[in-house]
Amino acid sequence: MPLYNPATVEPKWQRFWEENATFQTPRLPSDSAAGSGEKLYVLDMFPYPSGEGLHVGHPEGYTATDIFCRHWRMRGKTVLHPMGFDSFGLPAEEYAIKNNEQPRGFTEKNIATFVRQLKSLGFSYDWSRQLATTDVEYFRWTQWIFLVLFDTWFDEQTQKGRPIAELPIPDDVQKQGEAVVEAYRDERRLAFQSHAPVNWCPDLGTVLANEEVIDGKSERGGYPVQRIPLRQWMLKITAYADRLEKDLETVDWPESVKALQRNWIGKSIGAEVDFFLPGDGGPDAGTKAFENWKQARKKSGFPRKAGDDTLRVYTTRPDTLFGATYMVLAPEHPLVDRLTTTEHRGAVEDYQRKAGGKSDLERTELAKEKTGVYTGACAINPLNGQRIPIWIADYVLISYGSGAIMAVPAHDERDCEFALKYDLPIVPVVQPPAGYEPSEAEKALSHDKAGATALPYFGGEGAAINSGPYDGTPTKEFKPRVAQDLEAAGLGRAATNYKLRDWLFSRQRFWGEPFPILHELDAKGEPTGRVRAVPVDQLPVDLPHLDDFKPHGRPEPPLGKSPEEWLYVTLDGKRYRRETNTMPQWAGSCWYYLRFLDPKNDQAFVDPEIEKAWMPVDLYIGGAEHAVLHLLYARFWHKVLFDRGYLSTPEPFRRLINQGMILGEMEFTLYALGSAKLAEPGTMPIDVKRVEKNVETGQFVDSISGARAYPIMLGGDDVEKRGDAWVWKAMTDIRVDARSYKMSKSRGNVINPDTIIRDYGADSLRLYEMFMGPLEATKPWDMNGVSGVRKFLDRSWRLIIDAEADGGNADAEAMTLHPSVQDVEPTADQLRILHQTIGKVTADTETLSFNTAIARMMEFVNYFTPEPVRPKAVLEPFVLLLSPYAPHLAEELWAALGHTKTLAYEPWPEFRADLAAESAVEIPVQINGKTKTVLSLPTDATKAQIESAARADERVLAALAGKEPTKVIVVEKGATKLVSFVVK
RNA sequence: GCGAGAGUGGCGAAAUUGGCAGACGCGCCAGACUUAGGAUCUGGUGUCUUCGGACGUGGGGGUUCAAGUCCCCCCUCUCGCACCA
Repeated sequence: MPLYNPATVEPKWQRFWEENATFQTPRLPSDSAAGSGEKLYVLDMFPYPSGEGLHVGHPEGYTATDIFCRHWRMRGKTVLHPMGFDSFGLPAEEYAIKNNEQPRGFTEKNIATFVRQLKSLGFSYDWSRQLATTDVEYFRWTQWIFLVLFDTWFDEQTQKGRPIAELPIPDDVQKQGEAVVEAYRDERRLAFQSHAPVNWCPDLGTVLANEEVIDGKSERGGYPVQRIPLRQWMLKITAYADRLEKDLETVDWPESVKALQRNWIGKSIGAEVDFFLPGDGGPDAGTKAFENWKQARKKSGFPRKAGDDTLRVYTTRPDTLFGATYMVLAPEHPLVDRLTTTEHRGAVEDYQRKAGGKSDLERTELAKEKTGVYTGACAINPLNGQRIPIWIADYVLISYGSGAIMAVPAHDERDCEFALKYDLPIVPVVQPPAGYEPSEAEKALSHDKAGATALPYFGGEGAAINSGPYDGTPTKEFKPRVAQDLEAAGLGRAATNYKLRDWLFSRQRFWGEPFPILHELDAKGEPTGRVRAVPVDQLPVDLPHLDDFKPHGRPEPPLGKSPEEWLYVTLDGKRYRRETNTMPQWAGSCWYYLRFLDPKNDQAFVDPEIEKAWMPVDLYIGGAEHAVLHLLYARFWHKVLFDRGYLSTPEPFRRLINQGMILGEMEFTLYALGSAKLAEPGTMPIDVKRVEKNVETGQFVDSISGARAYPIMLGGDDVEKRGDAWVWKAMTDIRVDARSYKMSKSRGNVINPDTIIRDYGADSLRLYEMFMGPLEATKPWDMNGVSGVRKFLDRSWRLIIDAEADGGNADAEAMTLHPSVQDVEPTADQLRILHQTIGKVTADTETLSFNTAIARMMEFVNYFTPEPVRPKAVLEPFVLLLSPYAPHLAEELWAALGHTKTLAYEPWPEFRADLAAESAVEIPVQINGKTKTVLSLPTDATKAQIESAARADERVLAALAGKEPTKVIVVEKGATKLVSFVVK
């Protein structure tokens, strides 16, 4: 029997869409010939074009956005739906090195493969807007945006990025001459150079951002990472921490992603406090000096920078200040050297060496056991004048706060562990509330000293004790009060801190955007330390051709080996050497959604009129793996461009959805007798029911239901041979574990979309991925499910096409309609089914509940298949409903029904509630909460009619047994009706 | 430990505001057609049952005429973060 044949139908329509530029979007929404002109910008996270090609995870999100776009196009919106490629990055470079090729060639080949695969799925992208971050004309503007960052400083007063030319220069800086002024400016740019220690990864030959280092290893490849000092470009994302945190409230994103970003930004509210450093003038001299210092502070107030005689700490618990019994500095803290007494110098330097040599991984692994050494120095608590010792320990991080803490062992778990280990005093300053039960963490820490009764550590809130004038103050009041008092005395102030660090933006690799930055050289060709931007009219700075761009394990970038004519530049009579670092892969993806608006513009990164008309992105769909990095970086750049007046919206992505991961097919393992594993991966189907049945009979068990199945491997002491069959000796416990795993080459469970398209067609792949379950859920692949949706498509086809005649031919003119398809008025029942389907599919498509929309269309086909007459007036709207989901099949059926134009812009079928309404309604009757019967009454029955009909029902009469109900409830909520009797 | 999310048939999953739990699909069972095929069509399929019905949404309580849905306690799983003072 000839069947619907996607292998000919699908390419035909893909060609049609391409040749007719069906999905080309006008420059502005208002330019749209048809429709309301209302804009809709729907964006997919563009892929990295890897050598492996598309995997089945890609089409999941892409199909979802495509359905959404096709749906809204039919409803009159002007839809922008572009696609591009995030094509810079390590894998292409690694591949090129290994195969002695150029990364550009490999990248272009991969992009071509991706384009072919994406087109074979029938996505309605406007391909004329295709871009790749590696296009010179694209990264020209990436470089331009970098220069905007370079030209911007963050004004704390207005919380806005402003041009560097508007940076106020303090008089004392001005006085020191142009070089100092320039350094002052350079420090404040959003793109600035730093010499701080960075994450150097020798195996990758590059430094990595903090975000790219997981447990002390590189996120990509899992190579070890060391901390070394190196000149690097940084982006001052920390300046925007507060706005990046606050504006999360304004976007419609998954709570989990917002939580992730909040956690990453890590805002904490507390106070900065200065502890006095008395030096080594002896206890009395210290006390005297402390009093003088306090006097001076009272006059001067809290200084912006801590002086030589103070140790500044950050704390979220200023209310525990009276319980500070020692101080801890990070081993790298600049004060350590000066504070350490001769007596302790050896031990301290020893400890510093060990801590410095430790990778972050080691520091994390050894986290359980705290270590530290005493410096011999002490500090004076500004509130109670107490002298407390200063230690160094690597549980204090140099990169957070001021790199120093006051330790309050009684109320901080880490400090308590440390204090217990080194026998430091523990002074409780917070009284737990009455009836308080200690937590597990609190119980875990205890004194092993004799006579100790109370637990040493309490992490909660309560009332102040041992806190002098503050005794009795509840924690909540204490915090703001002490911050205020400290500020009045010039000893501290309220402060906010962030976990977020500045973004390390340079990489020592070849395959990335060159920085548009020049380093000035002196007469001898040595760098003067001054930098300048490449003039905008000289952009782009293209990559030079290099035969050898291998990293060499040293932190000098490969671009350092560039030809002299690239590397050295003369400008305004001065000699410069180009910056040889390149930008990280994130750079290109930070703004691609803007370039899609105006991809061919060679005057600006985007025309302001166009930007204003299309932004923000209305729907952005992609994987959860970008929840922090890409989405935070992009938001940061967007805000800078917004501040500088280039953009009209403060946030780029109004609504975000993460599609769930698609796992490999379910794998089954059979266990017996509690623990013995009997099954190993294989091929034989196994049926659970049969397993259970056979447990009773003691028979050999052969199958489990499911997609991928295993033979039973018999062996060990649990089985024996009886006659020809193996049986278990004792069958007391049989258990089947079904699990699915991430698709991976090593597990051999990767599904290739090309194969699915070949065997089932693109529409089947699209439909299956949408039918699997909710878009955001993680779900396992099931090959039987694919053939299930294919069957639905075949049934839809046969609903309209006469499969007995010459259907299946890709030529629409040759197709014969099914004899049941007639140009007649539909019956009321048929219209009702149609309009119920329209209503459900429309609502579900709007909310991206594609699985239930498809289910409803299946019901439609199930209803109409046995109908002897199928009116065209019902089938045509159905084809339109189906078209966003299975566009190839729908176009083909549309043509078969006699239409000559694409259905892509046909008006979406109109839902009519009156036609969808049922004439009769099923009304359950409950007695004491149990459903006893179901009445079928006209929809317009009144409450009184419903009640009397219920009372008259035989089964109700029987259940009531002559008793009068104590309560009667007749529910009427929309279409839902119900009668509930209560009988005593 | 902290944060987010989730537990419903043999499996993937449905179930506006509390209102007939299990739509739709897979798998399975039976049948029809048949130049036996992984095609198509029809019927059945939560569990138990003494065939009246009883039970059933991770477990235990509660609110309600009515709970997968609301409240309290607990368990399990997934993902993320993790010495951030």
